[in-house]
Amino acid sequence: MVDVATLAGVSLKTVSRVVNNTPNVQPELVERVLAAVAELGFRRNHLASSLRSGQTTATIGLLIEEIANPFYAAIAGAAAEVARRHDTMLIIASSEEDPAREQQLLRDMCARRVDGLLVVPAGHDHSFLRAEVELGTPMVFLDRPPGGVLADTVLLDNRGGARAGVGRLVEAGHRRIAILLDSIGVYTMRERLDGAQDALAPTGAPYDTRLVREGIRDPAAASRVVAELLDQPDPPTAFFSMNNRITLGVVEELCRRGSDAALVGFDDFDLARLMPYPLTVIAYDTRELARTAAELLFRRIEGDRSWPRTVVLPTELVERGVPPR
Amino acid sequence: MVDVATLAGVSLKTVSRVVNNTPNVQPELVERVLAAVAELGFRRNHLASSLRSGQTTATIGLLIEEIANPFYAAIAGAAAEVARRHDTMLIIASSEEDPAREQQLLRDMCARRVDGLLVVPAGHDHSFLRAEVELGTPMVFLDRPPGGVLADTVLLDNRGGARAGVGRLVEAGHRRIAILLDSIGVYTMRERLDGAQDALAPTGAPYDTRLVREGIRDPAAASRVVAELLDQPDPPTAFFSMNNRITLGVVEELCRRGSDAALVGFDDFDLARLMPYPLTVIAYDTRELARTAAELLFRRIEGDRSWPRTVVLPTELVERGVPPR
DNA sequence: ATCCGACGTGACAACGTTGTCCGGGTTGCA
DNA sequence: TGCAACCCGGACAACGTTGTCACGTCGGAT
Repeated sequence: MVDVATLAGVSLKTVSRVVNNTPNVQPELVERVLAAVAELGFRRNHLASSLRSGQTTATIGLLIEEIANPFYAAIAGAAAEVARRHDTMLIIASSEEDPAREQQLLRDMCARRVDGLLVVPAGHDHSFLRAEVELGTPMVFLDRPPGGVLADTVLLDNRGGARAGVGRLVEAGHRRIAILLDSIGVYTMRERLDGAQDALAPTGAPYDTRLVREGIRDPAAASRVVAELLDQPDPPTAFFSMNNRITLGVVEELCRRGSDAALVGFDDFDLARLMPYPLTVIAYDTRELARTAAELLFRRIEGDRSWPRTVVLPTELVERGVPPR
Repeated sequence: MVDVATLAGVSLKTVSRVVNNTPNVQPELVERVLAAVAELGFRRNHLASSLRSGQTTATIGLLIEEIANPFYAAIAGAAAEVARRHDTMLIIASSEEDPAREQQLLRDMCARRVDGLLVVPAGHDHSFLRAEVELGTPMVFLDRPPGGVLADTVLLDNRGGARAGVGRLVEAGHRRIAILLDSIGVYTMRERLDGAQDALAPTGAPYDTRLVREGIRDPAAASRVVAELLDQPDPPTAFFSMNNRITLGVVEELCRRGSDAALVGFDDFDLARLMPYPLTVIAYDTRELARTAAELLFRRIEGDRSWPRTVVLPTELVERGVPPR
């Protein structure tokens, strides 16, 4: 910048003014400065700028589980879009479900003085962020609530969705409904399980724990569990799958056996329409989830100091799957 | 930091040393400083640190088309993994295929003094980056080559893959092969088209431009084009789809009609195995693409000044699709 | 006993930018 | 012609950190 000033024959400050489009600079000087900038290939140092002027780095952080997962990719996409509208860059980091890593990444982002944080929590204790929150770093949690810190939160109606989905099975007369889930350790799974029980309770059917299977991590595992359940005496007549990975495995096994069990799965997915088996999915607008959170975040960044709020977004039942040829 | 120093009764510099784990500080002082840090909730300002020490910001930039697209999400995931191994944060920005936006984003990232840039080019002229490259910002282009600037590039063997895929159709005796593509303006599409022609040339079959359809942006459009082609007199007996969005639409329409046309598609996709129609896909390792590029980038960041190289990764033909029940 | 080197600590300046303030010049009006 | 108001440009300090250097102390070797 000194070089630019020298070359243009003006002071440092004038260059700064030109670079920042400050009004009240002689047009002729502006031109000279711009010429010098072009000639020297000058590029403003955003770090120094943020450091000096304090406050804004025009950067927000997004912490998710894993960027390659379509759910989080959709979140990242929507967040990026909102960030872009606010001329803000997005730092994305993946916690890989590791609370220690989550903490380290969030601390690092704070050290970089991001203007705000969008967090899909992995751990259950976020009290280490309390100092940051009090220090004024805006923060919005999405998909799962934070632990030990009061902040804006945007959630899906997991319980209501599960209740509606299983409710439909119950209405259709099913009583032996198998429930397949990943890990009970995750907030969303617990909510969905509660929703399923809400729907089953009024039927008076005993809550059969043998029909609830946990720890299903991938489609292959889901297929195995389905096979096992169907080979039991008195097999289930319907399946409730708690996420789309599990749904895939269930579809595969039901197809293979030519079964006619009913299937309801949480999470819609791109190719659900093309599945060779009829199923009902509990769908929601992932982008809307992230958009809501990001817009809330920017409202905070722009100075909104009102009491933290929690927003719950609705889910919807959708028929998927094409009949086989 | 001054406050920490005061509270600990040491100099500013000693605090800096402790914070940076510099050896040769009395254990007792270290303890006093750490206590003060904890009490005051001190967090080092990464901006100031990078500014002062110059060189490294521990941040790299990734420019892609659109983060929500699974292809780019896979790239982002692999890049994030490599970045993480190097304790580096990742700024991700989407160009939305807009060259102007691409330029603005890349400039902005440079202004933030990222340590390096990973770019899936949208535009065709990147000469505006030449100054940056000469100034020493490492840069690796992936999936498509840059224009007007010499830099490391990691590509897929688009041409070879298309040649092999269409070759298989030719071997199976097909002569009327429809070719469906998105935009001829994109490098990868041109390469794939060249590959298809490579395979068709030896058959002596006339290259029938009526069988080549461009401008297919989504599955629905692909379905329409397939319908149109099949309704012609002397319809194609095989289809070559140049990306997975198009493949989806083709599958859907072929299923609907109970057609038995052969299908080869570029790009594998998650649920290809479950497609209710037999197809061959031209697959490649997207994560390997990004991993290679990112590792190349870090080698540059760590000081490798050798001549820019271009790496081409292989593709593979894979049978997909389940037979219908 | 003396010197040398290693080690631990601190004072100071600098990274590149912008906020503050002041001064010089111009304009308009009495 | 004088004065006030205004506008533009520049000098200077500061943002929070770290590199450089110099100083003091201590242990060991000569």
